[in-house]
Amino acid sequence: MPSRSRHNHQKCIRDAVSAAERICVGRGVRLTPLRRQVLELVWSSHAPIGAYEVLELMAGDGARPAPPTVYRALDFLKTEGLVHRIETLNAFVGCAHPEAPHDAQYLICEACGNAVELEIDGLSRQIQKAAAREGFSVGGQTVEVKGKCGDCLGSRVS
Amino acid sequence: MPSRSRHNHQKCIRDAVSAAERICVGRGVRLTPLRRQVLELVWSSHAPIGAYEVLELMAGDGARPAPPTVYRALDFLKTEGLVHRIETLNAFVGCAHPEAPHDAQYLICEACGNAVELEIDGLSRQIQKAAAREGFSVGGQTVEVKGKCGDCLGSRVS
DNA sequence: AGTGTTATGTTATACTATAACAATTTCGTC
DNA sequence: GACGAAATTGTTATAGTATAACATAACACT
Ligand SMILES: [Zn+2]
Ligand SMILES: [Zn+2]
Ligand SMILES: [Zn+2]
Ligand SMILES: [Zn+2]
Repeated sequence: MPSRSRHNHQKCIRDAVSAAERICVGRGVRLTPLRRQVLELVWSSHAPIGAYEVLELMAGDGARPAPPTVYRALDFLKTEGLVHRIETLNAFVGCAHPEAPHDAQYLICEACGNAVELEIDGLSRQIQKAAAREGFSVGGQTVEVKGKCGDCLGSRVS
Repeated sequence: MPSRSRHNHQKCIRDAVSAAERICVGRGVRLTPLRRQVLELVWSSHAPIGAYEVLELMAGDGARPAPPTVYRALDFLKTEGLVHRIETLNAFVGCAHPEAPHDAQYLICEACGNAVELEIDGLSRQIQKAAAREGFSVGGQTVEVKGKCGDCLGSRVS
């Protein structure tokens, strides 16, 4: 994965929105201008963003929407797997692999705030097996790891 | 692990409080009556309990404390590793292995609300290795699994 | 155009958590 | 036992997160 600090993030946003449009058309659901704007704002950085921060950013346009407006858009995006909610931060972040909805695993940097979505090989399966051993049937998993990212560690291999 | 539905939960609570007292004495920190009461209330079931629910239960005694009172007690208990916070529920639950503070892995039943603390073998290590591969230094992990527990599945092996 | 459905606007409120400062209790020291 | 420092608890106010309930508007389909 490329360093988060030196990629073309405008392209990053455009790609995410393009993918979202394609996905929504394919599913017959509507990525309305409002939902699209919220998605863009969530993607405005790789750091998870709070619902009220999104509100603030929308207020820049003059007319500040009320909380339910942004929460409904976020609910839609989350249901379609276009964003994930970071439970430990009460915040939202764009999904890096939105083609198929999935549980995400996140590395969250406490220094720069960025969150990187992981696919730890076999981890979901392993959790499922351990749960099954307890007679537990798994619905969804939340895996969030806090720490410091490579950029913030100065690119040193710790 | 025994079925959660047919153990002597009064003993369960007493054991947890006894262990907490022992641990706090050993560390030279004070399990005050207030903190002890909050710990008992958190242990009043195996389902995570919200801070304001704890408040309600304390109000039964006549004098209802204000939110900071219970939040401070919960902070103490969490710092000492006597309770864990369940991020996906904004709620707290007693720690099953409080001797040494640790990150917990939880199975949370969406039917009965109970949460069981797991120690999935090697999972922490595996997450740490995957993170290291990304140049990420791990501080803490949150692993919360939602689904249905054995009891609620009718003791069938799904 | 008419109609049911989906999406958005609006107001109010619920739920979760902390800031800031005052009063009290605890504990070691004199 | 009196004193002072430190820790704990009380109190008031407020910040931050999220949803209920109902009104209006846009869309899709005939
Ligand atoms: Zn980017
Ligand atoms: Zn960082
Ligand atoms: Zn029990
Ligand atoms: Zn259950």
